[in-house]
Amino acid sequence: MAIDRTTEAAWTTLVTTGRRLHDAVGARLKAAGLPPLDWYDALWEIEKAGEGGLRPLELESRLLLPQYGVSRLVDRLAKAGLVERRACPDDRRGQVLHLTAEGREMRATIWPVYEAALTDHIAARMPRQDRLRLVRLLQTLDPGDLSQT
Amino acid sequence: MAIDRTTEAAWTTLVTTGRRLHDAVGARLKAAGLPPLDWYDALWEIEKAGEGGLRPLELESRLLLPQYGVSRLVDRLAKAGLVERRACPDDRRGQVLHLTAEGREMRATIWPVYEAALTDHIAARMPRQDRLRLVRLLQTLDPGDLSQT
DNA sequence: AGCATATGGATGCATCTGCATCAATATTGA
DNA sequence: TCAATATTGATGCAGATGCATCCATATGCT
Repeated sequence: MAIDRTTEAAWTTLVTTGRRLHDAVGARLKAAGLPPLDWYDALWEIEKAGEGGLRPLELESRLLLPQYGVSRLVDRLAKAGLVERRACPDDRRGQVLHLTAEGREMRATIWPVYEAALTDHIAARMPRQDRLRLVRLLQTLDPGDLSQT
Repeated sequence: MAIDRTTEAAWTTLVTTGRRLHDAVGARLKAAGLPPLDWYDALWEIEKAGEGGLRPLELESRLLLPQYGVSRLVDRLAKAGLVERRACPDDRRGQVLHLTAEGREMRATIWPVYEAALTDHIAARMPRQDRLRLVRLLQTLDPGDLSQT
């Protein structure tokens, strides 16, 4: 028995418009000479964490990255002078991430471009009510937090 | 003026559930010892093209890949003996792609696993009516076919 | 016809990702 | 207290991707 057509349609439109939207927004950043979206996401999570900084483990769960992905993303951010790895006082295996002044500056520089792209691609194309409906529908589809059977 | 909360929510839920779902389904294939989703998509497009085969250019527009991405994906598929590149009669620069018998077999082997994953992750979690609503909403968000401003 | 330009597709190089594993420190339990 | 195990984060290696460019053929223009 073949799969339902609406299931297939939901699958393909979800995956492709998700990817296309992501690419389109990413392209805006690149066109503005800015770093990629992951950088923004990481900077933002670290900045939101405030004074206490953020453990890489936390970043791993907030972003959609495997452990080694975080490790290397942080490498690049640190090499670019945007993030600082500090020793973690509670756990000598661990670290705590903090933004540098440049990191905060970069985050603030990226945001308006990012925001404009979201406005153009989402807010301008879909009324508020539909955005809410979409979010509710999507939430019922989200698989558990990590990889599952 | 800050961006609307629903716009942000739509953005993040769309991108993250899209990616999670894609990862979850991909993980099913891997768990079954099967090749990744792109392979399936390419095989399926080529198979659907039928007797006449498919030009790489067509594949490029149907899948969400840049030109060199198609070139290399086809490399791998050909190396695995699933796809054959034939000379294109009309245009000596071009090629026409065809599935080998093994390619058809592989496509057919992957499908039940893929289908089961879609059923579990989509059909089982969301009623038909909502799937339709979701598709309609997503369609209004799809950026133009390729990269745009 | 003959040259400029456009198109289909491949590829060298740098970067990024996935996988497996490692080293260092923490935690558990006898 | 000490060994077994778990956890944090890094890394060597192979494979994948992005970017720019290249080659070969097609098309357009004069």
